[in-house]
Amino acid sequence: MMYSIIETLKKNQLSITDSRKKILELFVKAKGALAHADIEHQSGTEFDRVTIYRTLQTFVEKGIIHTIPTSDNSVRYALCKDACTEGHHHDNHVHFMCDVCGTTYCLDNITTPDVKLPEGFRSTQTDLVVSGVCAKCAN
Amino acid sequence: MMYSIIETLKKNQLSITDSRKKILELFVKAKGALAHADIEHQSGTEFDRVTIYRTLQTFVEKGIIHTIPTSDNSVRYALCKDACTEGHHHDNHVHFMCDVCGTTYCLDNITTPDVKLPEGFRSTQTDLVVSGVCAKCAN
DNA sequence: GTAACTGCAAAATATTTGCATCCTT
DNA sequence: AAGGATGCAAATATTTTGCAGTTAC
Repeated sequence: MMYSIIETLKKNQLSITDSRKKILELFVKAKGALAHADIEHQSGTEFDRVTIYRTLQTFVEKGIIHTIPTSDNSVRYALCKDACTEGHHHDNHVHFMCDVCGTTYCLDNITTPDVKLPEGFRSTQTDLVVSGVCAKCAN
Repeated sequence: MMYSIIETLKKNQLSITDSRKKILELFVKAKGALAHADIEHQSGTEFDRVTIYRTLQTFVEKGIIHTIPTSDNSVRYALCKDACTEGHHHDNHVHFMCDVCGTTYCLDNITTPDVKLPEGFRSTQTDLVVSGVCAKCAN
C-alpha cells in the first residue's frame, strides 16, 4: 500500500529526476494539500517555476496527485490514493479547508455520500469540500 | 421570495448602475453558473474587464452571488439564495459540472449531507461538487 | 454637491510555450 | 546515443491597483 518515492515514479514510467523526487517527497511529507507557491517556497530556489508547473502537470496526468476544488479558487494538489490510475481519478473523498490557517486536509476516512441526481445526469466524480475551522485553530 | 434586479441592488445598499443591472440580469437569466469570461462575452464590449471584476467582487461581498469550487479550478459564480447575507454565505447546496458542455448547474433541491468531521473541526460551509455528464449531453 | 462607480493605463501575478542544453536510461 | 526533462527567455493570460473623469442619489 505504501510505495517509496522512487517506486512510485518507476511504477508510472517516469524517469527519476531531482525535481520529481523532491516534489513528490514534499507531498508525501505534507499532511495536507500543496499549492504551487508552497512547493516553490519549500524547495527553495532549487527548481525553476516552470519545472514545478510541468512536474505537477505530469503527476496529475499520471494519477499521482490530483487537484482540489477550493472555494477560494486557489489551485491546490494532494496525493492520490493508489486507486487512481492514469487518466482515471477516483478521489471521492472529503477535503477540509481551514479558514484560519488555510491548511487543506484530505479526510480519507470519510466517504462521500451518494447523491441522487436529476433524471439523465450521470456522475463520474464527487468532491465534498468543507470549510471551517480546524482542530489546531479552534482555540 | 423573488426580487427584481433593482430591488436586489437596493436591498444591498448598492447604487443602481448600468453594469450592475446588466451583470445581475445575466445571472438571473442564466440557469447555471457564470465565469468572468462568460460575462465578458455576453455583455459585449459594453463594460471594462475591470468593472466586471469589481462588480463580481462587490456582489460576492454583499452575498448576492457566491463562488463555486470547481474541479478544474476555474472561477465561477452563481446567484445565492436569499438566506445569504453580507459576509455570511449559506450555500450548502450541490453543484454539478458537465464534463462535456461545461455547464455548471446549481441543484438547489438536493441538500448536502451532514459530514461527521474529526474531533475539534468545525464546519461553516459545505460544498458538494459533482462532475459528470448532464442530461442534455447524455445522448 | 458628494460619495461612489467606471474606464483607462499600468503594475503585479500566474501560466504557457519555444528552444537549446543537460540528464536519465 | 536517444529521448525526455530542465532552465531560461519570452509570450500570454489573469487579476489588482491608481487615478481622473463620470454618474447616482
